[in-house]
Amino acid sequence: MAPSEQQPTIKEVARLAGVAPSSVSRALNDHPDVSPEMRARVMEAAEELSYQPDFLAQSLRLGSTRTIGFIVRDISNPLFAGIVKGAEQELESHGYSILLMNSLGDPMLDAKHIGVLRQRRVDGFILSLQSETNSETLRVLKNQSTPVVLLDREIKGVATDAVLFDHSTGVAEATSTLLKLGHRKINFIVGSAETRGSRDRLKGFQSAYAAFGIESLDDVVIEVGSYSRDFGFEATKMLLEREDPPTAIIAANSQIGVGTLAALNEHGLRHGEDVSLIICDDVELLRLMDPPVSVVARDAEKMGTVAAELLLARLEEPDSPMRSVVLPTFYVHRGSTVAPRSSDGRSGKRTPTAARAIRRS
Amino acid sequence: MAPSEQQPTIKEVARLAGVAPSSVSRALNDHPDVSPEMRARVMEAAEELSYQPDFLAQSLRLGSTRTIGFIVRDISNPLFAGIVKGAEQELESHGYSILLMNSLGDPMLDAKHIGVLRQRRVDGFILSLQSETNSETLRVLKNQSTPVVLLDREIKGVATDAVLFDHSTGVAEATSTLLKLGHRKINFIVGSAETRGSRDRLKGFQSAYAAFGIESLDDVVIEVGSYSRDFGFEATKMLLEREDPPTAIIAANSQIGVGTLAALNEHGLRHGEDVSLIICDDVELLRLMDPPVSVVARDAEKMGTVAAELLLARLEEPDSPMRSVVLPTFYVHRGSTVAPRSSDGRSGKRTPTAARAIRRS
DNA sequence: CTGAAAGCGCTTACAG
DNA sequence: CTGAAAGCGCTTACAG
Repeated sequence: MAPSEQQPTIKEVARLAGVAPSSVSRALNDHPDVSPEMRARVMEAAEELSYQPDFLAQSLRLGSTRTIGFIVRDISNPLFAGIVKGAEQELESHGYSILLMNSLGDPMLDAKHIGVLRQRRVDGFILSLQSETNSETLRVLKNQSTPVVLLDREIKGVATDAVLFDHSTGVAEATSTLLKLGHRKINFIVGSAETRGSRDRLKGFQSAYAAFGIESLDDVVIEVGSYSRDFGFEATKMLLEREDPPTAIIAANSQIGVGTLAALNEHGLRHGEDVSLIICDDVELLRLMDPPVSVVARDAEKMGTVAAELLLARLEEPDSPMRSVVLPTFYVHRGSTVAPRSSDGRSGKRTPTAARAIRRS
Repeated sequence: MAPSEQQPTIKEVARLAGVAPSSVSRALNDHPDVSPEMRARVMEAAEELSYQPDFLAQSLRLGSTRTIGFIVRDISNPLFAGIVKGAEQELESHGYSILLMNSLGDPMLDAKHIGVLRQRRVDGFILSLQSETNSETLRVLKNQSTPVVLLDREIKGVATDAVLFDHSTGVAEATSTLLKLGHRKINFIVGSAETRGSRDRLKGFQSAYAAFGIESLDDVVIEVGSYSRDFGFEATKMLLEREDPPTAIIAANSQIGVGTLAALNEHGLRHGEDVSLIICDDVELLRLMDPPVSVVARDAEKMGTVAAELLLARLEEPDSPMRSVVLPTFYVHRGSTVAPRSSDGRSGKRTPTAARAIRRS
């Protein structure tokens, strides 16, 4: 069979079956008032032409595209890839498809992309926004009534469903583990504190300190511009060159963590030996490093699945109360978390000679 | 401003401007025969209502959705995430959006998803298919005339544009490096040989052997069911338990490679010490392992960009000759590639006691 | 240069 | 139960 030049339309099916287009539509859409004979004739003709209704025309007529706009910061980040995968599976099983766009670290692109997707008449949005405060994004979000599920973001003034991670608990576990091991010079490298994830992680970090009776956290939290490898790298280098370098580092996500590992490497230091290390987000390779890297784990796909469920429920019942689902995070202890060199809790005062030598070479 | 209940339509703009809808359309679409006054009045009214034409209605009318169907095997695989990212950026800058679907290792889903996307009237496809031979996929592909760009696949009987990786060269470099170092027991763990990627990698592997004057490759190539971590893990375990275990392993992609690392780990063996290791596909963490893992690198985003360019060109000129673009791969030498334990080329005959002990504990 | 009409491919009240 | 008509929101020949 040669490729058909054109997709057959409902008219052609109607002509072949010898009935009206409206009857074809009713028969195919299981309308109750259709005689068995009509149904049979239509089915046969539709089969014969392998007719598929034009989704576009249906969308225009029905006012629903069964399409969800999904904006992520960067699909090449495994976290977002996992979320998208989870959401796609759930949505697909309900006849919805995903239009995917990347905002690539530019908050202005969030607003722009929302506009593009709105023009494409998506039925809903799942948004992993860059910023919670960008005024342009807020304006665009407020000026539209399409359902939105926010991922790990809370935006005041915009009522939406949301899926959030409980970063706090996992980071608190991680931090208190380090404190119990005797670490007193822990640095926490976090992305921009503008976002919920950062704030929540900080909360966990601070609560662990508070539970330990330590209140002041000067110079302990290192806020870098964004959750990127390069910022993690630079921040770590800066920390290692301090008079009083950390005995432990917590990296607030895997990009930063990779940067931290690279910086340790460059300084000739070993994680889990010279410096304890905990990275937020699990990646199998972290488990295979020597020693394996402790992590604060979370389930990305689950976030996607839940987001899709919330959105589907919202499309069913637009006026039901908004919901926020909080997913857990948990600390996974591995070999990179050890007692500091001198277990009295003060800095091990290790000689940086080896590191220097390597860096000079 | 409260969220508008409805998007304004062209009729409302026409009413506000006091002109006909057709004039609004012409003014907004830069039709030449529009008076300056008309243009101004329309622009003002459109601005006032912040009118955006309904993309759906335009699509139906114009017969083009400016939407590309993108099917990947698994978006959570960083390789595909990178490809999608590259393609999305290129397409977006030309006003196209991506409908993304995952086939999740099920070749039947490829065919089904192509159908779904066709019904959604995508203007073109970028396909990272599961199988080159699945009859259902082939049937669906042949029965449609929408432009397709295939990623790293060659399907006989279906004329399409394609972007391919030259896996062969990179693997040949890797293999001959191992051979030159004295390895004679190299195992190559590859996914299903049904796909071009596997065939091309094998070609490189064999050509390196041939250049070395070795022809017979019995028991050297290990074909596993698919490019998955678990298959890599099982295959490696099996190899390590052979009478005559390999002194070097090449893993045909990063999933398999992770499985290989995990299996080495379980056997208490170290890569780059007990067994040389080269993994096809680069991931930054591989560079940070101890020792860093050698890889055969390729540029995923580039594949996406090129695929988008080919597709856009095809949409411009449907009848131009089909093109295949081949992207390079190259071997990156790192610490995991070393001479075998006994450098005469025969197996180091290491005692597996340590490994056994660990596995029993 | 402008407007009224037709039509993209559907679905659904509305008659009968 | 079935068909003719209207309409979703656009664009584009076609008149004028």
